[in-house]
Amino acid sequence: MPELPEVETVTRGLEGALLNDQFTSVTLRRKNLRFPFEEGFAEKLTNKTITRLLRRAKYILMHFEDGTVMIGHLGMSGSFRIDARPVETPDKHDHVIFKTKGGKTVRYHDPRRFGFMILTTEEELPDHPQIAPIGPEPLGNEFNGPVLAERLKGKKGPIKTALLDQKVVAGVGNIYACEALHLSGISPKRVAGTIKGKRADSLADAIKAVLSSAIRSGGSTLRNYSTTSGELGYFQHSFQVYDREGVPCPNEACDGTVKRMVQSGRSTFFCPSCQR
DNA sequence: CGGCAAACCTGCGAGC
DNA sequence: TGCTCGCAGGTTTGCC
Repeated sequence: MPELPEVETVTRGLEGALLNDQFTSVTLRRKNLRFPFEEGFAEKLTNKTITRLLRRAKYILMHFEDGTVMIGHLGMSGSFRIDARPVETPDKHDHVIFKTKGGKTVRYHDPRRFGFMILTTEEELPDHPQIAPIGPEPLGNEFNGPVLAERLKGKKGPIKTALLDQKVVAGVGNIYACEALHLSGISPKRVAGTIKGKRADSLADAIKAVLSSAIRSGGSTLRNYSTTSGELGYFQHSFQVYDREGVPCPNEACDGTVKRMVQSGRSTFFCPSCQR
C-alpha cells in the first residue's frame, strides 16, 4: 500500500476536493472490501457536510457535520479517483462510487480489496480498536530518538520488523522501513531493543527524512498508485535501496552492493557493507 | 506475551 | 501466444 506519504497525499487531495461538500449518493458495487460494509453505510454518509479530512498512521479519517467519522484504509492496492463529471463506465475494480452535491464523482478503486471503510463517531474515535493502539506520528514533535528507543526497549526481533509494527511508530511500511535503515546506516537484522542513544536519534531522524521527502515529491508510487487528481503513476519517486537488488550501494562512502532478504515474510533491501 | 507463517485477493512480470 | 510461478506497498489471525 500506500504508506504514510501516499496516504497523506491522498488525504490532502480528498480534502481539496471534498471539504464543505456533501455526498448526494454513495453506491456500493459489492457488499464488502476487506470487511463487509455495515448496515446503512451509504445512508450514514449521505447529505451531510464533510467538515474535516485527516490522516492518522495509514488511515484516512473523514469527518461529517453530525459527528460521523469514516475510517478508510487503502490496503495494498486502494486508490481514489476524482472526476469533475459523472462517470458512465466505472472500472471493474471501482467498488464504491460517491457523487457530490458539487457535481464531482469520487471512485474508490481496489483490485486486491485489502482496503476497507468503516464508520465510527468523533466521540468513539480515540478508543476505536483500529486507532487506539497506534504509536506516535513520526513527523510530529512527539517523535524523536528517545521516544523511539523507549518503544523498542526489550524487543528481541529485528529492527526492520519492529518498524513495521504500527504500535511502535505510525505509518512506516516496507519501503520506508528499508529506506530509513539504509539512510541511518543500521542493519535491518539488528535486535530492535539495542537501538538507543545516538543510533536511535539517527534512526528517528532518518524516518522523518525519508517520509517528508516522499511527501514533498507527492507521495511515491509503484504501479497502481494514483493521486486523487486522477492521474495514474503521476509521479515517480526513486528509492535508494527498495527494489534495487544488485545495484551499487548509493552511499558514496560505501563500495557495497544492495542485497535482498526476507524477514517475517517481507522483502528487505539493504547494504550489508554500510548498514551495521 | 513474542514472533512468525498464513490468510485475505488480484494483477503483473519473468520464465518456459 | 499462453501457461505457471513468484511476487507485490498491509493487517489480522492463529499457532507455537
